[in-house]
Amino acid sequence: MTRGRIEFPPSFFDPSITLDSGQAFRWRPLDESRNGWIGIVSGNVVKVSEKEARVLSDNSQDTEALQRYFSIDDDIDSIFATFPYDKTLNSSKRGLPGLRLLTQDPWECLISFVCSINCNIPSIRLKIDNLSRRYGKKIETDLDFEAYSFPTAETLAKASKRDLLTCKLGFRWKYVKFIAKRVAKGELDLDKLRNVSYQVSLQELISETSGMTFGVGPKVADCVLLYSLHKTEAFPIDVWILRCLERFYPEETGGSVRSLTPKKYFAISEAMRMKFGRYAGYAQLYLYVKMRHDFHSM
DNA sequence: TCCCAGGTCCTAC
DNA sequence: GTAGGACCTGGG
Repeated sequence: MTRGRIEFPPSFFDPSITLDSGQAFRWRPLDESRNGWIGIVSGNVVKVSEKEARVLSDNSQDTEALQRYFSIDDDIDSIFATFPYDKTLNSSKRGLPGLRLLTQDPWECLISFVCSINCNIPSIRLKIDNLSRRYGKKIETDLDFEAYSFPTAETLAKASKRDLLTCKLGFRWKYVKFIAKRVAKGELDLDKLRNVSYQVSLQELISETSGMTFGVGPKVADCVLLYSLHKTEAFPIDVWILRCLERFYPEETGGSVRSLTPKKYFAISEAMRMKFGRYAGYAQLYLYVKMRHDFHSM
C-alpha cells in the first residue's frame, strides 16, 4: 500500500524552525539532530523532514491533508513581495529560512490556544498531551511510538471537572468544556468559518454568549484564524509581539502600551493590517519567531 | 522559594 | 472605556 506522502521543494521547509515555532504544540523531534519530527495531522501519525512529510499510520493515499497542513500553495517570496519595504521584517525573513505558516485543524487549534492562556510553551504542551492521552484514541503505527488523536468536541463536552483538572488545565477547564459544548451542539461551526471573511469569523469566535465565560478573547481568536483557518489578515498580539511593535513600530502602537485593552488590541492589530495588507499574519509569524529566537540565543 | 507564562474575565472608578 | 487584580500550576 502506498501511504500518504508529499515531497517538499528544495529550501521550502525547515522542520525545526516551523514545528517549534509556537503555532502547533504536538510535534516532537525524533532525536537530538532535530532533522526528523513526528506529529499528528488529520488523525494520522506523520513523520517530517526537510525533504518530505510521510504518513506512518494508515494506508490512505490522500495527500491533500498534508498539502493543506503545510500551506504548500503559499509562496513565501511572493507574499513578502506584497509587503512595503521593512528592515525589521526583512531581517526576520533572512534569519528564518523555511519557516512555514501551518494550516491546522481549527478545533484542535482553538482548544490549544485556550490552553495557552497565561501559560508558557512547555506547559501548553503538557496540557494538550494530557488531554489527548486521556480522551483521544490511540493511533496504531509500525513504530514504537505512542500517538493519540486529539479528542473530539463531543468527548470533551462530556468530560468532568475532576478529569479535566487531572489533565492540569487549571482554571481553563471551564473554558474548554464550555467551548466543547458549543461546538458539539453546532452552535459554533468552525468549518463554516472557512468560507467567511476574517472580520465575520472573528466576530463569530469572540461573540459573547449569554454572559457566560468563554475563554476566547481577541488573541486566541486571531491565533485560530491565522494558524488553522488561514485567515492571513489576522495579526495576533501577545506580549512578545507587543514588545516588538513598541520597539520597531511605535507609530502603529502609539508609543508604549500600558495595558492591552480589547479596544487597543483591535486598533493596533488593524494598524498592522493597514501596514502589511492581506498577508499581515505572515509578518506576525516571522516577527514573533524571530523575537523568540533572539531572546533564547541571548 | 519566588516569579512568570503566546490572556481572559471581573470589578471598581 | 480603562486600569488593576485574580486565576491553576508547571517550569526556570
